[in-house]
Amino acid sequence: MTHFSFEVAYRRDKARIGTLETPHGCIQTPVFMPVGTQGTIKSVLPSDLWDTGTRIALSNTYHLYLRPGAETVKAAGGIHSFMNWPGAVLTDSGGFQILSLGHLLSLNDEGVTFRSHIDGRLIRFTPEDAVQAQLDIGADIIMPLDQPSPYPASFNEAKEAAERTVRWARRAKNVDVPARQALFGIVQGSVYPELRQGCAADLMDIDFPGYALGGLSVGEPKEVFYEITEATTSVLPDSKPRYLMGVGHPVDIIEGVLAGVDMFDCVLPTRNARHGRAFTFLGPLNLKNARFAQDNAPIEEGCDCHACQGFSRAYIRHLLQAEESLAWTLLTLHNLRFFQRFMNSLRRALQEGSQLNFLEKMRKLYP
RNA sequence: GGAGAGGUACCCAAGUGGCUAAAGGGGGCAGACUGUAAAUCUGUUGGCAGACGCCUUCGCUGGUUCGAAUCCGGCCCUCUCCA
Repeated sequence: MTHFSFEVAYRRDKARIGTLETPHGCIQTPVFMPVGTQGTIKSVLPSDLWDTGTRIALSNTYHLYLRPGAETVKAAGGIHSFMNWPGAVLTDSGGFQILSLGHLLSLNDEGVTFRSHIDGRLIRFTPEDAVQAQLDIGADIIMPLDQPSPYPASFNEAKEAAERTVRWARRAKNVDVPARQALFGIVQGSVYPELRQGCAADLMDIDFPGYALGGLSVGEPKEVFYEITEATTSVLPDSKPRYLMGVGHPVDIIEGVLAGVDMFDCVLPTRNARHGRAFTFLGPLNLKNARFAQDNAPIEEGCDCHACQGFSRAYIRHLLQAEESLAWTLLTLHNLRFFQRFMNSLRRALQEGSQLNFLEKMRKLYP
């Protein structure tokens, strides 16, 4: 398979179940993609990542471009062989990082100028550069440079950012991208439905194989977040995958899926793992808590992840206290497996028509 | 036996008359984390109380003083050096 395609197999109201075909495997949607910013899902082996059920992971153009350099990844045969990961990869463009890292010097239609957070050197980055870097890196799905709006943003600020995002997307689209890579469009527009829908319409005119919703879950009220998500998916083409960037929280994922979103990514399972928090179907657990000191049960009874096969809460708590890296590894594997089991449950709930019950259950467990 | 230095909260360690329930670390306890500059950040850490507060603490003990972790006497203990 050398091309990209998306097919919806099942619908329940606005929600869809489908398959995403990439040169590196077929992916069931709705899908959760763990984040491996620097070309690694922190603390786990790719083979163990595979065993969690993960089939597509994120990496970041911004970070790889700065270090080791896109040409280095290219010379290694691309990101898949470089990181020894047989599954699919999506690279984020770095628009979000350049804005959030606080070293931005200037941003105009031409592109962005910023200082590297690694060595402070001056970097000029255009929408064409972002695509070119991703051609070198070789991810299956690549993202154009975009300009997310922080929250809160005025209507005019959001409008300007959304319009620039469209102009940049058009330039990105003009770069020749091989058939084995799919360049998505990113919808911006902050919390203004008309901006979101206008931005989506403009991107649809350019025509992308998939559309992302960016700049959400950045501090706006949840209801606003959900409304904007739905307002945006409602105008996006039914036949193309929708990707809600940076989300997220289990409840937000369900809300997204119910609004018609197919793809999600988030650092929550991996970062929280490194901070001692485990996701379970009985609610979150902070394994650092003293109450687990002599608890010899697995993290979650009935979980089939590597960590739950013989490792106890007491042992993991000990590893956390001792700052042993095996703690981050075990909790990361557990959390990533939880997110995959969670997505499986969500797909099953959709097919059974019990998605609202599932939403209520997760709301109670993860308020 | 002689000479010096020192004993502060769970640990290390500031403080040398009132602004000190006592800086700062560490450790402990708890919380946050949504396209990862995140193995990070925040709060808390004598007792009781929801709070105003109250009570007890700086080796022990007795003094000086309106007031002492801080000054003085005695005692106990630790470390270093010399015999």
